[in-house]
Amino acid sequence: MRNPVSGPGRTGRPRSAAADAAILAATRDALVELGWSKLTMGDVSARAGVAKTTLYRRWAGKNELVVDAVAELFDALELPDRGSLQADIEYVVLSFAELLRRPEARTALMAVVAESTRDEALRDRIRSAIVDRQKRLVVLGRARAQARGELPYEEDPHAAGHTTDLIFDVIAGTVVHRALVSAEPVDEVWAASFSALLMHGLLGAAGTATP
Amino acid sequence: MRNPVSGPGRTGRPRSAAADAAILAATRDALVELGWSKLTMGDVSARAGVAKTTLYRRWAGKNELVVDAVAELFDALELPDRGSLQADIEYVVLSFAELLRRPEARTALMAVVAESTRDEALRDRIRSAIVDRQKRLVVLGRARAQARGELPYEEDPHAAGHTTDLIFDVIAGTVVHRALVSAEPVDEVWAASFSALLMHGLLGAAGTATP
Amino acid sequence: MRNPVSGPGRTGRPRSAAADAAILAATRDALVELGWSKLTMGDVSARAGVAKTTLYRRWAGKNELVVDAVAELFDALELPDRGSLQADIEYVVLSFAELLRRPEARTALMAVVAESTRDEALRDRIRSAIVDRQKRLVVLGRARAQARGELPYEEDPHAAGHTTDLIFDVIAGTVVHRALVSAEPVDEVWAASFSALLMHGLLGAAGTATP
Amino acid sequence: MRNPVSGPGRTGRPRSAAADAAILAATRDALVELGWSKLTMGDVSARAGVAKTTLYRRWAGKNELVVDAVAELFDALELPDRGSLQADIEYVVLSFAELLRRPEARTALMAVVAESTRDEALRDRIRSAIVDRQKRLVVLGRARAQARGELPYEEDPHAAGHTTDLIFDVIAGTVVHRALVSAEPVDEVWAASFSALLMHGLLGAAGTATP
DNA sequence: GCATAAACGAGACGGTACGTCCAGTCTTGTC
DNA sequence: GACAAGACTGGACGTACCGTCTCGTTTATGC
Repeated sequence: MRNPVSGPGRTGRPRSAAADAAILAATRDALVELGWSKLTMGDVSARAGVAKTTLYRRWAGKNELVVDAVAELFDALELPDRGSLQADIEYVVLSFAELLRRPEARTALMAVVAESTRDEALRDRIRSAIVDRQKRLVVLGRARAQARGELPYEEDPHAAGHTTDLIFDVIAGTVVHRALVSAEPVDEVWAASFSALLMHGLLGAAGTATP
Repeated sequence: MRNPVSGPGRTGRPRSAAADAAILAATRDALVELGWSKLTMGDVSARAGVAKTTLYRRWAGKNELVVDAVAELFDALELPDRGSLQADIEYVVLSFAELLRRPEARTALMAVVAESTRDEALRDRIRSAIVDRQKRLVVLGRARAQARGELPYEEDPHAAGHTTDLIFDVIAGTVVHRALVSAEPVDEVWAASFSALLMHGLLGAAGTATP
Repeated sequence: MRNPVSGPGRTGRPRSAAADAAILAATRDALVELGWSKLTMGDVSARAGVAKTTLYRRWAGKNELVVDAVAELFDALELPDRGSLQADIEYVVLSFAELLRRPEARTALMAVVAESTRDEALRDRIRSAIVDRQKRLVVLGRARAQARGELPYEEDPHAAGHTTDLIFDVIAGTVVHRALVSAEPVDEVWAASFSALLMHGLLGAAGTATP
Repeated sequence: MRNPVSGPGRTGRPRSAAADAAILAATRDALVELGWSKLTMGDVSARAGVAKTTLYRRWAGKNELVVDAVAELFDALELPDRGSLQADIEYVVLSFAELLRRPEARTALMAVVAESTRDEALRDRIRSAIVDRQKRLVVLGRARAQARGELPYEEDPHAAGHTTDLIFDVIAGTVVHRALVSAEPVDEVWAASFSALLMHGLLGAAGTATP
């Protein structure tokens, strides 16, 4: 997950596994209470009952720590079969919005993205720890819709990847924008409007040639 | 724009108008060079040839200053008539993406949004200075499409507002997510795919009843 | 007293005389409440109901202002004839100590003396406004004692000046040191001890040849 | 000397002893060059090659730092046996005057005394670090004079203390006043006059009953 | 069982920026 | 031209964190 000093026959005192969990939990607590910009490494170490040195031994800085602390929140997203493509879309939209209602998630997500605009390594970390892992939801939803006959099969795997990416950007981007920028509620009514729009878009676009 | 010390009987030396422009320009320069997190008030004041106190007399802090400095960049967005709804959408998508390629815009936008998750006043400021002002593009595009007969007229002004908001969130959110989170290029090909999706969504959704 | 823009045919609005008194009184008040180091020009101007510009038009800075504000306190010292040299000494010692009990006098005196160690002009100002004016007390006391026959007449006016200076330094220095440095009370008992010492010193030294 | 974080179970990195010396030396240098009022904590820290926080970790402020920096100058005062009481007095007067010729001593001493008029803790610090330590000179000089038979022995230790305090105030106060307030030279001639006065005062007063 | 060696807590360290305060000057409009 | 008001530059303040360092202490393993 981080930088375990690899090597087989390690000697010396091993790193405390409990410390890791305590630190990540403390980081989430601090995010809730203080938000990104007021969160300090010293405060996290104090909450976790751990020396500051221990933090820096495991994470390079605030950004990396927060990405790890928040990433697993996103893994809780699931996609049960609601019987139709539109219902599945509505479900994922509402689930994601609920996640973004958690202060630690909303503040951390935008902050690390902001930092990542100037930090290549951080961008990769975010992508591998958060973004790419949630594309599974789109892949799963499409597969189900195709199995149901709601969407046509895509032969070309390259084009399929592009479509997945597009859908993911549309859903994730729109929900984030609605929730955090426009600061309007993401409720059932809105989710229905949005998923109707997206549904028609997918069906219509599928009929046309997409390069 | 900021906090003009209201009151009719003005007295004392008036605030320098030149200082305002110098400060905002210096802020944008510093954002380009340093990014959000490394930008400091002291550095901005030095670049602007202005005392730090002058900054604090006019803006409450870094967040407010940056919102104002960046807001006017967004005002440069325009929507010339490209002849069709799809062409108009593609144009605005590419224009917006080009704006997000500017370092000061990309880093500042996400950072202030991140801060705004814990700061009501900042959220309002962002909304009034940036978000609401750009909705004009959606309103204009829809009106043109309706004039061309590409989209039906919406009777209910309430529903019309909701649709405008939805379209705005979809376009802005998706482009931002593609550009900053997925970190993939927003080029003509992608813009064509996305606008096709959106076009079909709009047309299809227009045929159905939207509550 | 300060720097009156001399010249006969002055034009324009004349300086307010009331402002002067208000400023000096405000300065003394501020000294009592805040002490030397916390006293600010802005605060004085506000207390006096006067613009800061007006202060700077009349005094060069904090030091000069405070010297003027405090100097007149010292003019209140008097030396009524108590019938004997020792009684006169005791009286002046106690009077001076009482003056030093006033916060504005004690803090201001030492502070301006401290500043004057690096400022020739300030030293002169202190000397002319405070120190030299109080030597009158020593001169008067000696004259009375000589008239009473308690002290011999000094022929050489040069030597007489030196003796006056010495007595002045001994009395003023010792009282200040007792009151402000040793921070012990200057009461009747101590005044009696000190004046006895000084009396014997004067009588004994008068018998010997003083160069 | 300062605030050693007491407690037996010391932990953490110990404070650098070298830093202490460097800071005090830098403080004296800065006093010489800039004087009290222009001396800044930031400047001292820069001269000492030390972070500003290190200063504040050890001293509460400028006043406390300067007292400590100057106190040890006074410890250099000595009182070799010159053979007679008068010679000893002259020696100590001239030594003290020489010390007061050092810019760091003259400016710092008066400034901290001025500040101490509003700060109980600072007054105590000055007393323990400077004043009381130099009373040793008076005690020593009297003991020698008593051994020589120049002064009578004082039975009552209480009265002896009072006499010591009085002599100390007279010597220190008079020399300071001559040097810093009257701003006249303290040379051999003046020292002879003053010590003659004091000698006769001591001898004469000893013959009388002092309450 | 005892040395080795890394991890650990504590906290001092050199830095950097903060946001505030004050000095002293300048620019208005009013008296 | 003096004045009240208040914005201006400039610089120090004392605080808060950063990320590093240096201690003494603890805890695994491997000889």
